Amino acid sequence: MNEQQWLKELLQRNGEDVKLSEKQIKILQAAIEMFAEKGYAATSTSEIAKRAGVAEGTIFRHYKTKKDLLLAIVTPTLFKSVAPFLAKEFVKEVFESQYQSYEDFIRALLRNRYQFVKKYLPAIRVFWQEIAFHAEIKEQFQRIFTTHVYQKFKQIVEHFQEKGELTAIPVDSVIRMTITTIAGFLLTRFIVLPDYDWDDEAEMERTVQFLMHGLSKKDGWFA
Amino acid sequence: MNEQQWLKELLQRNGEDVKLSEKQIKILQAAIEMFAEKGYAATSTSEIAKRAGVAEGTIFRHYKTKKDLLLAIVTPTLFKSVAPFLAKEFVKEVFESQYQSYEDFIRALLRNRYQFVKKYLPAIRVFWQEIAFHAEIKEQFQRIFTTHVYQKFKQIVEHFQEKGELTAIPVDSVIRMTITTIAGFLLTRFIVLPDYDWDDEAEMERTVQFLMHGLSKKDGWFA
Amino acid sequence: MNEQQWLKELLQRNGEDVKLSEKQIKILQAAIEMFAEKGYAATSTSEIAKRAGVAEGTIFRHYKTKKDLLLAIVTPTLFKSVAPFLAKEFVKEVFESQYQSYEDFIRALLRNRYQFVKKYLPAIRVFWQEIAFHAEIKEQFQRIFTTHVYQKFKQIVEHFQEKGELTAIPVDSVIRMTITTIAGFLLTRFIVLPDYDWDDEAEMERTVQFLMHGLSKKDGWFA
Amino acid sequence: MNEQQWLKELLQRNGEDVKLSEKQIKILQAAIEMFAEKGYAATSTSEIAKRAGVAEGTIFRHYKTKKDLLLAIVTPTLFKSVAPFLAKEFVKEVFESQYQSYEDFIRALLRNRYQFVKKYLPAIRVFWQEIAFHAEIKEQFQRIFTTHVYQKFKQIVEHFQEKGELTAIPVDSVIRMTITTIAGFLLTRFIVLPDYDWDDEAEMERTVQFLMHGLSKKDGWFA
DNA sequence: CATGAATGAGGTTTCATTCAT
DNA sequence: TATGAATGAAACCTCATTCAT
Repeated sequence: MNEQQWLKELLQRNGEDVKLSEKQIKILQAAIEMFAEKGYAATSTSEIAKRAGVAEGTIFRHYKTKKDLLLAIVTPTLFKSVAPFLAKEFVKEVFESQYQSYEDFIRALLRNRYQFVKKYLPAIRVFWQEIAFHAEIKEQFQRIFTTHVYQKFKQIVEHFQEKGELTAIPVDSVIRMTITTIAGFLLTRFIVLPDYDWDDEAEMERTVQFLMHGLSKKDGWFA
Repeated sequence: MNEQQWLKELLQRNGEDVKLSEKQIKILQAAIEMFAEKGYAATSTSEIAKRAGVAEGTIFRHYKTKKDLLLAIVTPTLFKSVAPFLAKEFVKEVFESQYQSYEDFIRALLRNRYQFVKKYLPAIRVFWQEIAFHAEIKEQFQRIFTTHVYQKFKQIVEHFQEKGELTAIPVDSVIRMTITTIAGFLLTRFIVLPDYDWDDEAEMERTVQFLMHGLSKKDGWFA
Repeated sequence: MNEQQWLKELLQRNGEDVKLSEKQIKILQAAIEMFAEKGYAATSTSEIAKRAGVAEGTIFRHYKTKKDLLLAIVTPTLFKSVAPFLAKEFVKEVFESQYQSYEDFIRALLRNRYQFVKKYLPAIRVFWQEIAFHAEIKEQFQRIFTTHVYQKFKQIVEHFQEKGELTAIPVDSVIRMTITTIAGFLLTRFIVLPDYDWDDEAEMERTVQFLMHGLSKKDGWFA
Repeated sequence: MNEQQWLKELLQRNGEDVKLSEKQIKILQAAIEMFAEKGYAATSTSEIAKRAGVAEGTIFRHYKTKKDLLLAIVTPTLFKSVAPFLAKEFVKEVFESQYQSYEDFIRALLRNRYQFVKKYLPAIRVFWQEIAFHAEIKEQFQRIFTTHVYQKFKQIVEHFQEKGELTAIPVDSVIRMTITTIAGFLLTRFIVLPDYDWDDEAEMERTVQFLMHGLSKKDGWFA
């Protein structure tokens, strides 16, 4: 039972608990595992039913189509993926209190996303593997990203550029490099080389240092 | 005819020209386009045949199975993807003459891979989208990467660390950050936001600067 | 419904009733008819579906492959073909009570197998037509024949040779001639010339006489 | 080259040599082998071409359809199968000179057909395996059998019944038992148990004895 | 609410045959 | 004459979805 806790957490939004029957959870778990491994298109509903231990028809009682089942996995994952940026008070908190520097912010963000990926890895795999193939998912992601993540990220970066901590290269470049660096670490850590002998604390700190050296205002940037 | 030049180049190895009938090229082109767009599993051979303008049976005369068709696209792409590192004289050239600094090397590598991705984008998409789903492709990639790319990359990084240009953080971390940064740029440039108003020259130079500031030996790294 | 009785009987073993849905019976009936007529390889699953009045997919819900469908017909037929010899008490019964002579035994066997072929003719045709093409069927048959039929037949023949009823030629020859003669009659009667104006009682008795004259101990056998 | 002699002999009729190109012989050989092993319907023309070492198109240059190729094998085999009865002088020879008794006739027939089967086994397998599936072949066989074999066989049997050598049971029964017995031996010898440790001379003589004891006029037949 | 038999459209693959070379 | 690339119909089989129980 406890094993399914992560799934319930992934599916909840705004802290409201979602109601899922035993069978529904089994179905989602099976679907996530198989979609992650073989891909959505290469996984049959009968395989999912078998692994979930339910009848084929039961899947379609809960999810009208196979695609709905995918979206039931992918949509919550998308929201949780960018969750830090969805909180209303997020930017304010960054400015006013919590983070004294971009470095602090980055460090917190990296650690937060590290925990997130560690917890929900299979669902995240599904999300990123399928986003290339489904226009609806891509559009939903772009909408969320543009209206929530990008806007807020921009405010933060400009804030620290004005404070003189970050170089004056275009904000978009800073955002791109930041995201690319964080995502690059997590991808390598959890997908490309999960079996490598990682010293997570050290590598995360190295990643923060790399990013900050790369982005700090200092002599030499195009000098 | 000229349109297909890139395909012929992609398929050739060791400079030897590959022999492809008119129809074979049409099939490969159609397959690459559709696999890139919808994914291998979601693309039917009948669709490929239709787009290629051949009978469905013709596909199977040239490629015994649908999987063989995928591999005919993916294997050359894998080799071309890491081509710079496959050349015998590669490391020697880096040391002895061509590149005075890691920065020069990175700049050359980035430009080279930029041209590569620009030229072969659809095939590269197929490669990276499908590597997650096909164990054989993943294994082939790991074999090539470990024995060719990683070994040589390591020599190069150690060389410039000894020369005092790069920080003394673990070689693996340097390699990871380098690849991550380059790949992150190319991915954003060509896949995530291809329609953004890019100033390629400027962004590439910024990326090089970011990387070098991030990796250069200097006060502050863990100080 | 009653028409299908023979099929249910053919499929049952050890007297246990087999559970077959309406559609399954229709599929088996259609398959037997078509395999008998055109052969397994020349019969398509779509034809079977059409004749059975079911969707093609329904066949594959019940039988994973076309070959499985063949085996579902052929295996029970094989067992029923040699059924008399599979009964545990068979030899004992022959010796102790039922049959006073080889002639009685042969007569009973011939009549029994005559009824069997008459009842299950189409399935038997399938069995004998396909045994030449499928190694698994041939091997299964040889295993059953060697361990059950041959062993018991040998005991019986030796018994009546010792009693002086049968000539002293090699047991294997006696068995071969017996089987050959019985099978030859049934084959001619039901397959080669089913439309000939047969007097079954007379011809069976003639066949028994022919066999017994041919095999009885008497002056003249190699004398 | 000498290997193909049997094929040329099989194909010739009335002693006239048939003209066959090298490739045609290879095709026929390959077809006979594969039809014998897997059956006509389960053998593809491309397999035949491969085994024959010719291009697929070459088969269709010599035989308009796959069925024609089958008939090119089966028709000569049919004629050779009943060849002894096709000779014009056959009956006369039996009566006037060669065979003093039915036993002599049977012995000669059995030895003759034994040699025939030994020589042309693969083609004979094809003939008997396919006769069940192809109405044209069955009809051709029935025509030949009725008009040539049966007529002459009847004359012979009646001749020896009149001479008092054979019992007075119906001629058809005598013919059936004779053919059944001979065919039963050959089938067991060459198809069912070819690997058994046969003493051919002894078993053939036993078969003749069995047949003659079974058919001779004597006390006991229905007495 | 759950089941699983049934469907039929569509998937990959094979095949006999044709035809330009 | 011989080839083998090309065809497209049809083969076997899978699949998402429905629905009576």
